[in-house]
Amino acid sequence: MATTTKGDAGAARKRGNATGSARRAQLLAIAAEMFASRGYTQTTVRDIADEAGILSGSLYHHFSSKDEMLTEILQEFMGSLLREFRSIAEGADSPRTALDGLVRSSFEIIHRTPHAVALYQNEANFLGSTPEFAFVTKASREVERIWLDVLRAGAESGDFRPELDPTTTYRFIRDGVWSTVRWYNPRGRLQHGSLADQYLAMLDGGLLSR
Amino acid sequence: MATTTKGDAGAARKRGNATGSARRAQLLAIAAEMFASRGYTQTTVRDIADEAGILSGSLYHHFSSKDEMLTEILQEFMGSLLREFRSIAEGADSPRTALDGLVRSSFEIIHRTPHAVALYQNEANFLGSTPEFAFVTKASREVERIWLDVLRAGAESGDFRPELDPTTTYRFIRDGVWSTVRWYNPRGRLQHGSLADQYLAMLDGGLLSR
DNA sequence: GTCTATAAACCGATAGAC
DNA sequence: GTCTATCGGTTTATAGAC
Repeated sequence: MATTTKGDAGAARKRGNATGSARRAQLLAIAAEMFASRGYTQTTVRDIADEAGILSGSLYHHFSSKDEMLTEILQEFMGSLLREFRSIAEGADSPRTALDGLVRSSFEIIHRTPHAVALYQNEANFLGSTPEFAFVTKASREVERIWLDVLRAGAESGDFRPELDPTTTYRFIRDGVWSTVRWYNPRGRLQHGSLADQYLAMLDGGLLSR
Repeated sequence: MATTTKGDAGAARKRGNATGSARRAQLLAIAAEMFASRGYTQTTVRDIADEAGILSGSLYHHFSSKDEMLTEILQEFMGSLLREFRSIAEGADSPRTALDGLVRSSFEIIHRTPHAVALYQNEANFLGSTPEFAFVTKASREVERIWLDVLRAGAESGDFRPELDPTTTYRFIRDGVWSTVRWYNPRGRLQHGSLADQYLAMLDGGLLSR
């Protein structure tokens, strides 16, 4: 791995990067993958630079700090998450179809961007205790509001069983769905659509025969 | 390891200290709390020593390494987890009461030992990639076997809906239940018994009105 | 945009006095 | 059982050459 460091620069040029941010995006993708798989603090800037085929000091031409990389990854993720959830909640014609859409969309997002989801899921400790990442907590609260509105409307309309507390229900679904990122395999036998089907079958009808 | 009833007739000790010294157990409790709240790698040996009111070097009189502290915490936790789950699965008179008992026991364990559970939950990345902690993965597989046997027996007996895949069902319940450690408050309004009631109501009957 | 070289701080761990 | 003192290694980040 520590051999020809100059050859890699040519390989990167081959992809025709017109803008300077193409390289930046590529480095962020590498960082996201390593942050997700081995944890943020366990990943060193040297690790990222090695994987990119450059030296650690060169990373600071693109980013001012390691924290900035994490910030950028999470900002993009939280932004697209909010946009997608808002559009689903607004476009649904009933609480039940809204919840169905939110759950399916979640599994799709896990399929599309597993690294960002894993980061968001695994580094909750770190993110919650660092003021720089307050925007994550804020976006999370906004997501919660969207889901809670759907669950409350469904309890009101009679779609959902009214004896179930919306907040607890939300947490149960949220934790169960997002946790799948830890074992879901994007190239495995069970694809995200089928996984969503199974989770919705359990959620809708429960476990017990009747 | 936990309860050697061997006759240490020392009259000075009021509370049951296990095989190790009381000081050792106290230091482990401090370490567990900090490992859980800010993460294993983010917690330095100096942090632990500070909290205990000693200097970092003094910790090495009790433990040979930082890893050893984590190992000991997790070994005790995984051992008691396995014993409890085994006894519940063996003592139940039907798959449905077995699953009920397993879920209720899980919430009780989260209530009793939240730090160890959080550690087990949050450091999965680190634990899975370090050979020293292979015993955790091994115990997890044994836990999975216990739950899967219950779920398969229930699908067979007709207690549970046969169209639900036991493995996916197990993961859904496991992730949903253990994740509550991240927001459950042992001194909050919602106690573990009521929380178990709500989760079981959702699990048993599902979300939809009928 | 990357490399060379290195600063400054921090971390886990050790040796020996008391 | 704790403290003093410190070692060797690692980490993030910087300055300047090319």
